[in-house]
Amino acid sequence: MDDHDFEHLLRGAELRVTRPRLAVLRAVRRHPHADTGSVLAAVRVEQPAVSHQAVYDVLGVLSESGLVRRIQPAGSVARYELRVGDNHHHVVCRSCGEVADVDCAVGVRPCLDASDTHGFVIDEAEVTYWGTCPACSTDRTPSQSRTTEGTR
Amino acid sequence: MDDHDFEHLLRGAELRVTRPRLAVLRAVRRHPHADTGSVLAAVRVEQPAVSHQAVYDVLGVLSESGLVRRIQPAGSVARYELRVGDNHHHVVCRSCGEVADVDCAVGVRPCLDASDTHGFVIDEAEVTYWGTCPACSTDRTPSQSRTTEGTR
DNA sequence: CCAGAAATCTTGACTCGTTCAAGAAAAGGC
DNA sequence: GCCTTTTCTTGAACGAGTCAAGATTTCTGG
Repeated sequence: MDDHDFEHLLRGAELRVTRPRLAVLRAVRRHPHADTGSVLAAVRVEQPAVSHQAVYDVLGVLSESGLVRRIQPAGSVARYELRVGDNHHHVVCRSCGEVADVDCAVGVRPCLDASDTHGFVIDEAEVTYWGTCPACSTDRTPSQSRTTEGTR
Repeated sequence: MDDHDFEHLLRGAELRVTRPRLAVLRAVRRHPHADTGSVLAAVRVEQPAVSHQAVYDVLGVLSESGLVRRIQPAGSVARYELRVGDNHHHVVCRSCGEVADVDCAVGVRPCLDASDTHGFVIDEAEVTYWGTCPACSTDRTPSQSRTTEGTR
């Protein structure tokens, strides 16, 4: 995934190719699962003049177009990743909020057969694994980087 | 689940039995998947003097104690339910944000065997089904009650 | 290469869910 | 009933995200 690919991705989605958009794509590539603030910081390393609103807008249109995927574990702010279209899942650390990718062992569309869906038409099954990351498992003083505590 | 049960639940969790707590439990029982604002409104029907902070506190301790379960689908505010301990899952409407319970057909601990967990110690697998609720499937003008749009 | 229309970005104010902090009130053991 | 501790009220504050208006940029077509 180099800048050339990004340009093609944007054009393929009928989006204009702009400096902020390329910078955001590069930032998300370099920092998988980064939140908006981190993306903004990464973007400004190369493009100091980009506004926070632009980053929100860009992440919004890229998500809608399916070029990036937005995830938001409970108690976390929105996070973004480039890995898209394979419906992989995520492990989230209850202690520090760290996120990692996980391929579900059950198959391509895990658990997509819910028993009684109450008439809902389902198009995606999203699995979030909750637990403790290696660092927090060992550490006696886990880094409290999460904004709110986990559900349990 | 009557008030007597609620009192026992609280005492069993070593929590004091107070009017606000009982009112919150009743509110969550009557309005499954309600957000904090709705719980507050329901509480104030019977206890007009209860503060919003009290409701936040109560929902917080009840969640920590496992008496209620807190869920927060991406793009939604926190929601609460009494049904607890059975690790059931949820369908969320992308259009209006409506939530319904779903029992996973795969088994009691669905998808809990992730392939490579990157050293995380996993204690829960949470499945969120995304789709369209019956009302929004039919309706030409879906109610836009969600705060932000869905991921895709 | 240049002009025009449409999309995108900047600026700055603002909303809303949630949290923080300090003091008042209530719960429960003795 | 009294005392200690927990819980609640009050009121301010925070931060992620949104809204809106005007300036810039992109890209199409001449």
